[in-house]
Amino acid sequence: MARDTRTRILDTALALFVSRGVEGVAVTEIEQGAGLSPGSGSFYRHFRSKADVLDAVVAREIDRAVAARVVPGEGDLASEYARALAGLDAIGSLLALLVRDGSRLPHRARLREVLAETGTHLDAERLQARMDAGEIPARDAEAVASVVQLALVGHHLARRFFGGPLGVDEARFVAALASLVER
Amino acid sequence: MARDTRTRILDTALALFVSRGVEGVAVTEIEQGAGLSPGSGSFYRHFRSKADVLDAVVAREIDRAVAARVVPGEGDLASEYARALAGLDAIGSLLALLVRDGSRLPHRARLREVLAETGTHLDAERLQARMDAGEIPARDAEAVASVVQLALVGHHLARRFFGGPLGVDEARFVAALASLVER
DNA sequence: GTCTATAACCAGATAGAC
DNA sequence: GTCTATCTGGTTATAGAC
Repeated sequence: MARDTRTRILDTALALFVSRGVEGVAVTEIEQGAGLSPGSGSFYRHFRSKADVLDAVVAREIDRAVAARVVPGEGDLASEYARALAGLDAIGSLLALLVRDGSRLPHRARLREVLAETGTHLDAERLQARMDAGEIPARDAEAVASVVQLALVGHHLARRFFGGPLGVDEARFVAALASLVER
Repeated sequence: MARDTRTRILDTALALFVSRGVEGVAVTEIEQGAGLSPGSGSFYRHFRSKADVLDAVVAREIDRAVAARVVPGEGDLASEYARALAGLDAIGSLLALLVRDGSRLPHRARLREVLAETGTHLDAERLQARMDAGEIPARDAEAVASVVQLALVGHHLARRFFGGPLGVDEARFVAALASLVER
């Protein structure tokens, strides 16, 4: 238990919020998970309210997402997409929070900004470059990038929700996506 | 107020569950929305509990989703995908319930079945037929169908969450998706 | 900083009159 | 079938001792 109490509260709150939604989690449970006596109210020495800890949790996850941004990197599209899928797993908590508590989440504008940046925009530029170089067929790069991003996010979420791939496994999915873009 | 009370309760509960999540809705509010006196408990003459009404709401939405299944239809891929997107809007409530309350929802197995059927499987067969006929390039039809479905669902959800398209509008998105599959 | 204890409140659910 | 009234239990948040 090397982490200080504040950090343990944040970690516990994140895990509980992700698995059961913000409304479904009691402060008492957060205390218990953080090694404090449940119902003691010790939580309130660190955060003013449940909304306050949610704010801090989301802010921290956004910072992590920014830090973990997948660098475009090299290699073929299939391996790039596989890496992107791994990147989504890395920010899975943030995505889970977002889809679960959507409009009630704090930092919404910043969230949208970060997700849009890490996603579509970066890819659109790289795709455009590949198209200009004649490596892949020329198409509406921004739209293709959006398709790729949403397909990857969709695959990630489907797997997360149903505890497994929804019909097709990761390798086939990534290969098909790359094949679509490349030819 | 021609609908009977039970139906009004179902309608109200659905709307509230979708917008604020099951845990975020009080039975009192459902009563109020259904034209009953809030806090009266009249709700309980129609449903045994909140879980009971959730069960009925989900079952009804599943039936609607099945009834509203988009028939494959004719025309080019772009218009087919545009129709699929409209179909997603039609079952938007069910999708919203699913992403919001995910694993805590009743009828999970049936839900997965219905979504998988309406989605990937149907499309995989049609794609395979088009590939066999040489209309579109031959690829892993199941995986391509999965990509298409998840991209469409992703676009639908992104629009719903952020109140607008996440970067690229519907027409460009659909056109790009069709272009990827066709060539 | 954490504890015990508790206040204040709100939600789910029931009883019984009309 | 809806109402008023109420029970019960859980949740947020605070007070004050240690």
